Amino acid sequence: MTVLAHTKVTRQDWLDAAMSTLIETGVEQVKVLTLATRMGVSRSSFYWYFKSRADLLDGLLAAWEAHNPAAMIAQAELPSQSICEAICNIHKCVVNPALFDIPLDFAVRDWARRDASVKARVTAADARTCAALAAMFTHHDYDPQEALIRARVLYYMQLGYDAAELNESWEERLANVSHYLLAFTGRPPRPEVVADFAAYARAHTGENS
Amino acid sequence: MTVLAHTKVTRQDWLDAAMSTLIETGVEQVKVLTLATRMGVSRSSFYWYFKSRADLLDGLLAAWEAHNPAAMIAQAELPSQSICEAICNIHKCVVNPALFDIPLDFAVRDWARRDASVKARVTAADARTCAALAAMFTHHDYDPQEALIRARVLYYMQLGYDAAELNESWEERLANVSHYLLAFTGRPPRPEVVADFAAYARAHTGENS
DNA sequence: TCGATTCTAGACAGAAGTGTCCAGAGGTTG
DNA sequence: CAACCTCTGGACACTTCTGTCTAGAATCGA
Repeated sequence: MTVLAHTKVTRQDWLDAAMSTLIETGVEQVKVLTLATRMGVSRSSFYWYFKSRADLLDGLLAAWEAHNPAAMIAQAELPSQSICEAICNIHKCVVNPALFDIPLDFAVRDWARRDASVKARVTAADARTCAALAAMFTHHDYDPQEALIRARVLYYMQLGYDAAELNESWEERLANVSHYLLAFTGRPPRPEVVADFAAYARAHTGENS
Repeated sequence: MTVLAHTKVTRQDWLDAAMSTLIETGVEQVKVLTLATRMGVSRSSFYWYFKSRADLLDGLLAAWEAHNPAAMIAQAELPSQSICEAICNIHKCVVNPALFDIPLDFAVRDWARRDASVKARVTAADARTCAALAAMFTHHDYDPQEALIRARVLYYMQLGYDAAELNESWEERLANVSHYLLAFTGRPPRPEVVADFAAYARAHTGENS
């Protein structure tokens, strides 16, 4: 009995439905039956387009790679007259959802936390992105070491990427975050506060609580 | 046959096992059978201590509330001689795992994304924390509006909290992030770059991509 | 129009989770 | 030592997933 009036679905339809489910509720909720009922179609139809659920998930990860990391790297490689313009190009990733899908990024990073193979692909993509950001700073005459620190701080802010994931030592972390704090209190920069932080950083680097 | 030599477990043992599973692999993986085998005990023993799985999860959320938000608020309310010292107190939350459990925070926020009642409790805790941070700034003579912005930017950095969760408008977001960018490029502050950003912010506020 | 190809529905099997029930082991107490 | 309370193991029922198989509807081309 052909009660349902809808036409046939495509492989892309399954991918789209899976993608929005991934973003809204996480990988664990990307279930064949759920997607099928949501699309008003039988569950077994799925297996015509995909070898298995794992096959579908692999497609989602590939779509993420082709979207977010690629976009941020492209923004980093855009020609720019000043470091201000360059950073603003990166800044657009946070501001423009079409350019960079933040909820998707969160969903994928969360997925990576509980799947080692996904984790590896995300880490590799992060390395490529960070390298592109560092290159952006060096092109504007920052020395390589400072460029890398700035790239990482920028990355934290852009993605809300937790420093713990980088497996830094306590000292590295304090140095980096102090770096940020020095900047944070200044608009307009108040010399006495900057000096205050510099003294704090000198006094506390190496201590452990 | 009593092959197993281990003694009885306690309610706290279940909570501890559930907590570390939550942190390592997410809520979805907090399963009664998994915890039981991990503790070398029968699954049905669980139901003597807890009414249901939901009861266990509620205990986990309560433990989070009593730990992380409470700790950051306590840090914010610590007496301080300068804003520098006050921010450094908050800064300790990122640096000292005993004070503030970042992986736990990530796990809970991820959980909140797919459970409305959890989301509500997390949002309420965030509001309390942000209020405490803003009060910290006002105590050091920042005007209320700037104090709130600084509290939120600080919060982004501390928790890697994505701005999207705050449901800001595009303009609010650009204003806040520009605020941050103004600070970011200065160590030591270079007046020409600051001016550059100020001009960019003036020119682009209100535009939409 | 007729046959081949493309896609879907429904039935089936099996794995993994939750929650219930109850016999009984193992301390504790009178 | 006997009764009692506390806790655990194992069996059972039920639900919700994944993946397979097969008949057959729908579509398209010759």
